[in-house]
Amino acid sequence: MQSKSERTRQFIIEKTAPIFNEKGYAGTSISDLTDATGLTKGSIYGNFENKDAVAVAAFDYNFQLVVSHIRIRVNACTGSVDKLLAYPQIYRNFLNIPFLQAGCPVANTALEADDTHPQLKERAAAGLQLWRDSLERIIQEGIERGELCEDVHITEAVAVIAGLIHGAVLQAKLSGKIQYLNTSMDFLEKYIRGLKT
Amino acid sequence: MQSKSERTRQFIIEKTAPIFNEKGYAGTSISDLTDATGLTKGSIYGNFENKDAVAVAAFDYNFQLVVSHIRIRVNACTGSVDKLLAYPQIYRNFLNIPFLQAGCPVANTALEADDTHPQLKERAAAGLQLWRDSLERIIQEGIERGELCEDVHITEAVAVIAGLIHGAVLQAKLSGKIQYLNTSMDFLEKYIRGLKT
DNA sequence: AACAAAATATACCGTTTGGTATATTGCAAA
DNA sequence: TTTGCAATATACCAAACGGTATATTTTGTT
Repeated sequence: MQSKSERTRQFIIEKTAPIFNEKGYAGTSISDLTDATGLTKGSIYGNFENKDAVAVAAFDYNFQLVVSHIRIRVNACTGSVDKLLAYPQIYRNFLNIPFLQAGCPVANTALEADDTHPQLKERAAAGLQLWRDSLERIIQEGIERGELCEDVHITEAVAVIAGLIHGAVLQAKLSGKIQYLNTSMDFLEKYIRGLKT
Repeated sequence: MQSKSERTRQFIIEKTAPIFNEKGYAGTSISDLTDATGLTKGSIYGNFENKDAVAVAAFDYNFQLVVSHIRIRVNACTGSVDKLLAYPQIYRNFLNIPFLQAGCPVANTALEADDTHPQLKERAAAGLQLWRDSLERIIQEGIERGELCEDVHITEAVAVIAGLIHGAVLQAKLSGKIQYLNTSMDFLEKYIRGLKT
């Protein structure tokens, strides 16, 4: 069994991760953390070195949630086209997915921490890279299996898929118009189907 | 001639706007403002009701800079295809444009203020709408003039252009890899050319 | 059940926050 | 040149900030 403090540590992360994603790093205070957990400062500082450490752990947790949510749905598909099509499918509903309602943690962290919090930025950058890598792997495999046209411009496809999703989520969140998202995802699906042999 | 306080007000906006765009609303403090301007709190609070008011004015200023930068380059083109092509052209260089280095103020403000600062969010949403409207107008005109294919899906084109740009800028900023941006803009140019009759 | 160690709560620290009341300065008209 | 007002600086406020030292409680072990 895990130690008490390990459980508390996890508890703190789970309770505070949504707050960091919603209010941002600078916008989240220690008292936000104590309020959300019902714990006291002593307990939090007993389990984390400082606020930074909580923020980083919270980002990792948020990111991991998104990654596994995606992985499950992508792995449920067999063909590489279907795997790619899982992405627009997932993001059409992002507003109904609790840990995605405040937006993709990578994007949120990216824009805030960009010039202010190098450690978080590094983390977010690694997250984006992981995202891109797994997209690239799917496409690469698709080409090898002959499911995708062999002269597909891989880096272009990765940039388009990842970029369109981030851009569409941003527009939908900001405007509140879900149709902006759907329109973008409609196009993305067409684009993905266009990669077929 | 404008009054002394009007000039000071403008001075404060110009000096602090880049800071708000870089550090975000929550991350910018009053002392950041006094440091940047060389003025004192008294002077700032003599010209603005509170920090919110400075932030809103700074956003408006930042947004206006971007808008006029774009407008000049778009209006320099005659055909609607060239007008649309001006967008990827502009954003290829966004890292070299001082007021865009910290990213598009609409996107930055959008993601931070989303759940925390309704007034700024409203402002950012209006900015996005203005962006989308002007894209739509160009496309509409292009169709009317017979320069663009008449069965172009307008809302799709708007969503793709705006979304790809935002998504690409995010990826480039976060990863530091300018090629991500260029690859996306290459595709965007192809897409725009594909709208032609 | 007793005890040591680990984990949490309490109480406090100096600093910074956003904001204000008041004093001082600068400027423009008479 | 004086006078009056607008504009800026100074000095201060309570509250919140991140963080720490210490007291108290919980926990696991014997």
